[in-house]
Amino acid sequence: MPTTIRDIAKKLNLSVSTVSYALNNGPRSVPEAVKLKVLELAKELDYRPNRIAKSMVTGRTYTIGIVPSDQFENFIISPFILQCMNGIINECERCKYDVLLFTRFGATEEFDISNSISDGRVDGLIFLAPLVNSNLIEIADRRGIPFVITHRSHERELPTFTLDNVQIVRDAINHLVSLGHRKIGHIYGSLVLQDGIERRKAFEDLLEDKTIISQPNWIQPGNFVREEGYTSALKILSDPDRPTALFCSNDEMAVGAYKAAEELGLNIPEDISIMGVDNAVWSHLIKPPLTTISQNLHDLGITAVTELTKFIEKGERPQSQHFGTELIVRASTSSPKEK
Amino acid sequence: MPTTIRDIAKKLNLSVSTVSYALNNGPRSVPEAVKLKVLELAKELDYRPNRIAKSMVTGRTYTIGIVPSDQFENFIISPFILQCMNGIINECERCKYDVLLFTRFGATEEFDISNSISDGRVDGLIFLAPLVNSNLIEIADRRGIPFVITHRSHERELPTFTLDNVQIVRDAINHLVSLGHRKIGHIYGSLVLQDGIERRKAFEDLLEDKTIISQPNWIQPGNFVREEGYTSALKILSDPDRPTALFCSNDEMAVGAYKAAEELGLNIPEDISIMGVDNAVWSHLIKPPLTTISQNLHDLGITAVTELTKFIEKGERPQSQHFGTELIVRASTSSPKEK
DNA sequence: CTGAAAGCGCTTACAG
DNA sequence: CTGAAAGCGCTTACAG
Repeated sequence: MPTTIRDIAKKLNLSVSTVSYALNNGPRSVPEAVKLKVLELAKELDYRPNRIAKSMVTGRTYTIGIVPSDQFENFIISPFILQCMNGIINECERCKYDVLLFTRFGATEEFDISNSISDGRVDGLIFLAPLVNSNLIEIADRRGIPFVITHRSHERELPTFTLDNVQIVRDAINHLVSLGHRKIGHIYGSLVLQDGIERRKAFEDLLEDKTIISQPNWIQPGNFVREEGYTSALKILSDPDRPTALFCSNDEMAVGAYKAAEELGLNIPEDISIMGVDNAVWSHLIKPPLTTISQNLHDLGITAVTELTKFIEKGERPQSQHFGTELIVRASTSSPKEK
Repeated sequence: MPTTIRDIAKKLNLSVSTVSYALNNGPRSVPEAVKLKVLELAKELDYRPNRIAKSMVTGRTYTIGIVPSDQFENFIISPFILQCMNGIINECERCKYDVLLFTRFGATEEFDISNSISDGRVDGLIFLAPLVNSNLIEIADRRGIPFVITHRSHERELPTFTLDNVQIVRDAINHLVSLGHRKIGHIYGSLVLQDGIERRKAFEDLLEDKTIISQPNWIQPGNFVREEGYTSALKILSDPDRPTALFCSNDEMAVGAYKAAEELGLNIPEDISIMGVDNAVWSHLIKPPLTTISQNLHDLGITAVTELTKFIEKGERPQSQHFGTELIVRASTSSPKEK
């Protein structure tokens, strides 16, 4: 059995309160001599405070909980989650919070999940790109648990940290149009994620402006994953009347499209311009380097933590924030051969 | 205030024990009618069990703690940590454990860190590639906390999950030698990490066999990061008498070497063959696709969790394991122009 | 100034 | 069968 505060008190003929105050260096003052004796014995007995017990009484855990968006399988590998997580972790490090990653999302009933995220183990939650139909947020809200949301907005005034997807699509398409493209295809991301929905909608809205031309067959799903990007690109690009450019909702799918183009004997960008979104760490390494949109997810992660902890510690209402993006032009896009 | 078990007991004129047994569906049996009433009221009052309180009495948390190797900054982004983490998380999901990521490694004193990892919040620890000079392991061991170690062996019989670095280097160099290379350079990884040390030593041991030839200037540090791989490759490759092949201790540094080669106007693999280790998710995408060694870190992560939880739950001693690797030949290596 | 005691929300041995 | 009580290891209001 590990040493407790009582063990120390007993051996030193002190009260547990004195020992507690000595170990915590306050808030009640303890004579220096007594304090020294306590610290010495604590060290000798290898005493370490039980944080669970402390949390039990203080109600604080100094832990931030991360609620993943979906079934958990491979979620952390996703480059976009990753960049966000990196910001979150770095900022938690700075704010002296640990990070609890909730698992058990695949198997359990929603009832269990909702209990898991509100069972006292964390001071606050980050909903990391929650599904649009997830009602965990409402539950957390109703229960009064501090939380913030990334990559999803909300009809009510909840704290959300999002990208401007309309801007992203506009920047991408403007870039392609400025190169002379009019026939543009789109591989869209998962439609249970707001980014997937909004980017597709923004793309379709541009069709109404007649800025660009597309066809039903040129707009295909890709679920944000490489393999499906490949399959869909294959469909789009084998069309005899194919687009001259392909806008993919993320870099993973764009890479899948690279493979499809290669198999069909199409050169990038001469035969087909390809764009992604994310500015993945490898996007400048591939051949040709990928034109993409950088999202600054690292800052988004940092801000999510900053705002959440400010709320936890000072009760200041988190300010929702829209994060800017940046077009990064590389060699995967150029003017089309024929206009 | 959230509803507690006492609230329910009071309203229903029952004892807390009955309510507890009803909610937990055992171990003591409770009449069906009573159980139903309890569950109904629990739902009505939005009761959810306080896990902190439960842990306090049971001593279990169903949480695995991850101890990162170093200062935390950007640690999760490292592709090798990432693959490992992915296995860990997937397996925790399966075993119904949550994952606590300890932060606060940069700033705090070692005393605090060692307390943090042994303060009751986790059932067991995974030391993820600990520094060779870290004594956190000894502390955890002395305190009787269940743990396993990855990417580091130990003089005593502690549970470790490691790669066969001698095999890795031998496979890599054999591959290069079989292509006809004799003059081989090496960019080694961080020497506070066992993988960095062992791979460098294995490389130097091969020099004694006279299988290959190297020179002091051809062996440079890279700290496992891209930028330093670039700098060191620049040094090695600007040598008029330069090697014909470069073995880098990981893919990140190899990519750095790509950049150096490009700047020096050297073609890969015609002028310089380059190899990495890791089989990073992007390693087949770059141009030319990188010849590398795949480590199956996902399985390593899974096994670490499996063995740890087996120990926690059944007291079965974790079995140390050495993980095999696989040479993946791609286009970044070929026969040297001149022998 | 410092000790005895209550209490955080549970589980579970102990009584009846 | 079920309730009253102890206890997990702390913090902190309450007494003296």
